[in-house]
Amino acid sequence: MKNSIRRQKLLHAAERLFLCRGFASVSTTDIAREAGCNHALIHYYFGNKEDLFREVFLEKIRQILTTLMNYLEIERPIFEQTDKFIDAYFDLLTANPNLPFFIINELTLNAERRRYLRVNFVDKPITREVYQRVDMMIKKEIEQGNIRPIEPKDLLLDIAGVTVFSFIAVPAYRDFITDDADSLNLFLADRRQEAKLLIRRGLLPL
Amino acid sequence: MKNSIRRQKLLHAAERLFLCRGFASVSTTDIAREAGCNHALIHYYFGNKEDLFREVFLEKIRQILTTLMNYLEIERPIFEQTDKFIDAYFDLLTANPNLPFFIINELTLNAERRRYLRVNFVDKPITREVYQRVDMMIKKEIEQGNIRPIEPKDLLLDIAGVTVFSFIAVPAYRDFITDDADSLNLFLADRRQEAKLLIRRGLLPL
DNA sequence: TCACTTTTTAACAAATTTGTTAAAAATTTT
DNA sequence: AAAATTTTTAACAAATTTGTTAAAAAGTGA
Repeated sequence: MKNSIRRQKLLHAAERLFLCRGFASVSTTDIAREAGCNHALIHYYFGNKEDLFREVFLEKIRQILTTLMNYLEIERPIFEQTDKFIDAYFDLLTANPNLPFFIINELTLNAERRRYLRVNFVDKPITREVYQRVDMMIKKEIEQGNIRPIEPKDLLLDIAGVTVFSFIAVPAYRDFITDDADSLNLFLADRRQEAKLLIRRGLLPL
Repeated sequence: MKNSIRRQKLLHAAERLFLCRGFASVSTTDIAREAGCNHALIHYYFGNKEDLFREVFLEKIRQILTTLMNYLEIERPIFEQTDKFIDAYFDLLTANPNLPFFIINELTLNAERRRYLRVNFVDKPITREVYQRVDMMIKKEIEQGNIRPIEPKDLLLDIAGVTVFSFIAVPAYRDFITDDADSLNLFLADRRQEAKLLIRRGLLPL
């Protein structure tokens, strides 16, 4: 039952729709239609809409963290690392442009509920792993005076901020340009370069 | 009628609720209850839920842009400017922590509808004004070799990214710490410093 | 005060949403 | 093939949501 093909179809449909429109704007009937079945099946397989959403959400987060973590190889020089990490972010977001919306939505809307249920949206072991890798990566670079002192959380948030925000800004950017894909791709390619440059220079010691 | 006290109450109630929960999760009945009246009044004053939302949204955006623009005085030295601008962002977001959620939500969900209706969410004159001020601000600094070449849009997005993302990360950060206000304030104060530093150094010429 | 206008509500309608249930259909086991 | 089990659906129910409308209530000017 856990591996049922219909169950998988429902998960995919749900992921697609939740990512586009968010939890509240997608009905179980929508999802069932997309998966080609009756909406009662959602309750059969997942109990209710919320539990289905939770499953989709946690899996997506896990996916992201795993993908990003694979880009962190401790041995390489720091600026090669930050560049690669920014590339990883940009590629991930190019493939899933609505990810920021999806995550921020859940983070904001269900913050209290999650806290009450003691369900953390993040997979702590993976997050800790990411954190520790970054910590090891920058520690020696700081000691050697290659970069200024900085905490892992700040480096991670700085990189996430400049990259994610480039994608968040896309709809606003569209208001200003004639709407063609080329110009958008150019914009994102520019932003990618700028992000790398900003982080590289922003880390330099004085 | 445009200045009716009830109309104002409805606008405030709508703003409060939409900011907390987003368009889809707030019903007209919720808003009316919050404003202490019958939900038919919403249709009387605003036509429908969407038009009410649009009014709330546009006003909020206008507010933000105006606030931020007041921080841009062309004559002051560039790094004083960036610091002040980051402060402005942090203060704004401290007062309205759900603003990123609110705006990203609308940007993402209604992108197509807005485009179709040719309703831009941004007030173009104000945005252009901001853009031009920044342009003037950095142009001479670049010529004088005080900062590296950078486009206004990149500077604006870099600053917005590192600041806004600090607030977006708050709910996730909460999952890791014992939940007390002091530690959160400390986190945000740290992020404010880090943002200023990153932008300062990230702009330096090599 | 009285006619007139504006504001507000109660009652209703249509559509949608989540969830249940009993039974049909399909699949597996014996 | 018959029995047992699993998967799927149709039909239904309760709650909610947006919006309409007719009339009540409040306010205004003559």
